[in-house]
Amino acid sequence: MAKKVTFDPEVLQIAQFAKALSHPVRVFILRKLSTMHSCCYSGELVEELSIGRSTLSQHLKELKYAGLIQGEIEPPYIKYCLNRENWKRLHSLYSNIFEKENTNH
Amino acid sequence: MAKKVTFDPEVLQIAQFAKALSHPVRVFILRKLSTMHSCCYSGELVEELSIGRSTLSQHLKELKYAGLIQGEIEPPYIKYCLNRENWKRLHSLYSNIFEKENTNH
DNA sequence: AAAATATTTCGTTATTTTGCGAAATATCTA
DNA sequence: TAGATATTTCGCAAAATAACGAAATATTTT
Repeated sequence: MAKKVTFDPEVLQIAQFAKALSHPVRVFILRKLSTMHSCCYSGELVEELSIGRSTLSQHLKELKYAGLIQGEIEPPYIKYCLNRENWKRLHSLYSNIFEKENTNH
Repeated sequence: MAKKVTFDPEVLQIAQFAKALSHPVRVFILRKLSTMHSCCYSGELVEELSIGRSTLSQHLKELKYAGLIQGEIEPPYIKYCLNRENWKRLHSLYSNIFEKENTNH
């Protein structure tokens, strides 16, 4: 059988973050959290997006899984905030991609 | 029926580019093209990645569709190069996300 | 304890993505 | 023209993603 490629962990991490950003709902949420609002509630998002609650919950779960947000229980709500540490990591990974660019042409 | 959200075109564009970057093979290709090698051939990539030719072809097609690469016929090869214009656009979209960041906390 | 509120999990369905081999296409070489 | 080379398209199967409503969970209020 053919040798399996093992990708550079950085490549895998970039792909994972990109997957988290590959749906408009999730981009919307991250943009909202990274700008004026550093945190928000699921209920707010449901209204803004007019999307099913369970659907939104699924998107939040994926963002949590990717490490880009985290939820704090604040009864009766769950407050979702950006995970600043991983957000920086994402920023730095993308910066590297673009800064390494070859401009000889 | 519920009102459909129409996303900001910027949000849609970010999600589309992110989708192109959401698979390790495609990240690998784009990193390769954006750094030392500005162009490469399908055959080279097949060897480096040990992936089926048709599978690679599919990944190249997606990168082309997202506008991130373009192929020039250079018989008997097809030379794939980064689409610098859209690459810059991607860079600028991502820069915006991070620069708008709120640091009050 | 029962009702109300906020959110998640479950079960299901439809669509998209990933991956491969076989066949097709296109070009160069003998 | 026949053979060799490089790549894509087609057809298919398996897995992942997206979306929803119903039911479950957890907490607060009455």
